[in-house]
Amino acid sequence: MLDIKYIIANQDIARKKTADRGAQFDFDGLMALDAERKKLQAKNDDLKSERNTVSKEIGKIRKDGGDISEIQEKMRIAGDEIDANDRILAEIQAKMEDMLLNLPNLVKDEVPVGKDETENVVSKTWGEPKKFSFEPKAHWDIAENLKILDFERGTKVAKSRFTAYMGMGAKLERALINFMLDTHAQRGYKEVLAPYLVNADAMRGTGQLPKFEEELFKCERDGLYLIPTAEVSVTNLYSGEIISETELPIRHCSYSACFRREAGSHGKDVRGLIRQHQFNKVELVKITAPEDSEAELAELLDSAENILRTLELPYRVMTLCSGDIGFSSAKTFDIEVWLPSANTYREISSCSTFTDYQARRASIRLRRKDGKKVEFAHTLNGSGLAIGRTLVAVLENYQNEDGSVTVPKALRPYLGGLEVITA
RNA sequence: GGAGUGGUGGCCGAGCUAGGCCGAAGGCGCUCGCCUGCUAAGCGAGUAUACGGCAUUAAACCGUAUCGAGGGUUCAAAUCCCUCCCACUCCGCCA
Repeated sequence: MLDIKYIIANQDIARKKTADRGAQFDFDGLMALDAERKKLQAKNDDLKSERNTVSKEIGKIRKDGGDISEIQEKMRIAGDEIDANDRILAEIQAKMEDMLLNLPNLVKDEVPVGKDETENVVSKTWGEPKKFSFEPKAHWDIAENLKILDFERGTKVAKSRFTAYMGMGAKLERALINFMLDTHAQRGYKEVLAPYLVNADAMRGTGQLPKFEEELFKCERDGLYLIPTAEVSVTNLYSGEIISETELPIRHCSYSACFRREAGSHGKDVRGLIRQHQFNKVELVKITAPEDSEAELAELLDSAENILRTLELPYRVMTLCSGDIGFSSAKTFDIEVWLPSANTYREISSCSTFTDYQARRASIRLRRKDGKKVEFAHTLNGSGLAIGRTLVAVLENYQNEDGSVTVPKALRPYLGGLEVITA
């Protein structure tokens, strides 16, 4: 959520940056509502003040045995007016709230302007795509030959886009999770394991609601949602809190299963592990003082890249343009890993700073050392990494001609020293 | 799921069946100052947030709101009534 005061003071910027995203918003309407709100509140506060004063007098007069009927009646009428005004105020505020919740974050100045993903910018490339002496197979073929992923049975017990990991598939997935958590922990990220089901407040806090309800699995009778990313539960652990400046930055790494309805992606990536309704992910989440968020984003990105470098998987980093960046984000880097079978890079991580956008929604604040000033913190998060897609990348990049898959050196300690996965 | 108890400021905890003098006693913690040959103790002061008035910012000041949330009664509610949410205890069930 953006600060209404900021919007009013910086209308031109807000309008331009919202347009850069390709988003529509009725700024005039919002500001008119705010002006109306201010006027009415000032008026009503005066009425309330009057009532409070008179009410105290009534108490005194009555104690002295004086007559209060006339003044009482006057206050009753004033009370009706106050109630009526309060109702109008509540309506205006609800309308403003609704508008603000649907207004995306402002992208940072350095974010390239562009209309969609075709205008994202490659900002870094690491490693060389491996040359194969044979035709590299797609991960679903590799996995089925090795009997480590069972797509049909996964579908049988749930529906399409659900997969069962079998034997070494399950072990490899678990090895990746542990490897990533351990690696991040060494860099100062504190591990957390948080709820997979969260309430609507949490979803609103990080920006999934109200706008992206169709993307979420919902447990209707309990009013709970399955998290699409650990970002939701971990960030909201601090909602409503005022954190001491000395405790920042907070850095967390968190494993979770993630659940996404993938509404509107019919027919896209229907085969294999790339786009699942349920997938595993290790997420990095940070809460920082505003002045530190930029440096922390760079560090976050490097932590995510570090996983791929350690696994020796070729990747590139994309700076998302204004038209492709996420709703709550102010700046996002996507990391894309090389997939030989597709002969292209595929997204495996998304690292963002949300500036104070989520913090304002979730009310995450910090108190400065001087003890007086309270302000909104900055939140950041990034995948470090998506486990399923990492498994895909490992299978494809480390595949051998005989159908076996070499285990990346960094993962061997997590698989009892195993060097090759064979059928 | 059944029965019961309870939700007050960073924490603990008064006040809630006599509704006004309660944004709320007291204690702890914390901050600043004083004092003390160290540590501890002692003394003094301060210690919520949001919105509005505020003129261009900030401070100060004033007003309003907030005692789990929402609604109601009343001139006036932490205090009375209703609904909901949450926590804890016991029973049942269960990894």
